[in-house]
Amino acid sequence: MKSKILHYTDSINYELEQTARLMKILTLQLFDRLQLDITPDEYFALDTVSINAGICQRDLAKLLLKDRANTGRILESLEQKGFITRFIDTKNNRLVKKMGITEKGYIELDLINIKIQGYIDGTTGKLSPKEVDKVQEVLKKFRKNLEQVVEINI
Amino acid sequence: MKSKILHYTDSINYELEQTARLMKILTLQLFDRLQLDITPDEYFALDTVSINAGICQRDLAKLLLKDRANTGRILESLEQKGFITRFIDTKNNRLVKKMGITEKGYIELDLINIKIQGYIDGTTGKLSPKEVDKVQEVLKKFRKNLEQVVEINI
DNA sequence: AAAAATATGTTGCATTTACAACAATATTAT
DNA sequence: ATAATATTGTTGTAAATGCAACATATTTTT
Repeated sequence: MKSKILHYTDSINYELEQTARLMKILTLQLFDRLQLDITPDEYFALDTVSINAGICQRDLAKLLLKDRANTGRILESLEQKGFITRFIDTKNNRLVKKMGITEKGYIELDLINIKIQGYIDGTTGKLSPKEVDKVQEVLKKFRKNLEQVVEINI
Repeated sequence: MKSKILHYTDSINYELEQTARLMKILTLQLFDRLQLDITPDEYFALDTVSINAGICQRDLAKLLLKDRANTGRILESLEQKGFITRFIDTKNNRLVKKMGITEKGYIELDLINIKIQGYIDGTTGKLSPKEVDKVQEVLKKFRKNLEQVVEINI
């Protein structure tokens, strides 16, 4: 009955999940230690908005891979903190909520990027820059492949 | 003020988080479609128990990178379903709850492994086996590195 | 033209998850 | 020896997350 050959710990799923989990823990600890005004998720959203000026909520949700409800709440918080502005506009003749980053948002983003830079370097540790690039490269390829397999309803 | 160079989407964190997120969505959809009796998390725990006979709860939590509370609840569910047995034992003179997989658990594990095999292959899609190995290899190295940087309290 | 389907955002709820506090026991420090 | 600290598991609680339902408006179908 113990004929199993493949184990979860040998799967690419395991490596992905555990590595991402570790990365998340590290990021949380980092944001906590640096006493930043926003959460990691808010930072991710803010950065994504900064390079997608005028994006609407649903499109942002698709980029973040979060559902519309969650995305809306993150944006609500970012708006309250004055890092983004939201305004009604149209997209394909439909009313949508578009957004843009504020001057304060840019300052915050730059501040965070400066603050976390050193830590980010620390995560790669003994790995050579080449290896780090390799991780990102193969991951991206794998991710692009996954995107074609998974049906995402956002 | 728009002097930012590094963006979240260019970071290894982004690739990791998004890829893991996609993988999670896919796995959930898969478990749902196959109408399996256990959740992905329970499957992961069950498999880990199967290759770590007699492990105690806290050590399992460390392997799963989940907190003790969450781990205990997953095990509670697995025990109720008859896939594992739990028993009191000692480790370093301390009372601990150890566990083992049951015959029914092995059968379930084999069943799941067989059922999901085809889908797992699908996730790698157009990537060559070499590339898949490469993903796992570099990820593992990166993960091992992270483990030394992050302080985990479980 | 009317009905059905789609797109977008919000609200409510139920599940998941993490964190802290606790209980019980053992080890270490004073 | 007594107090402080550490280990292990459980319980309670608050936050995060996702899903379904809803409201509104537009497009497509019949």
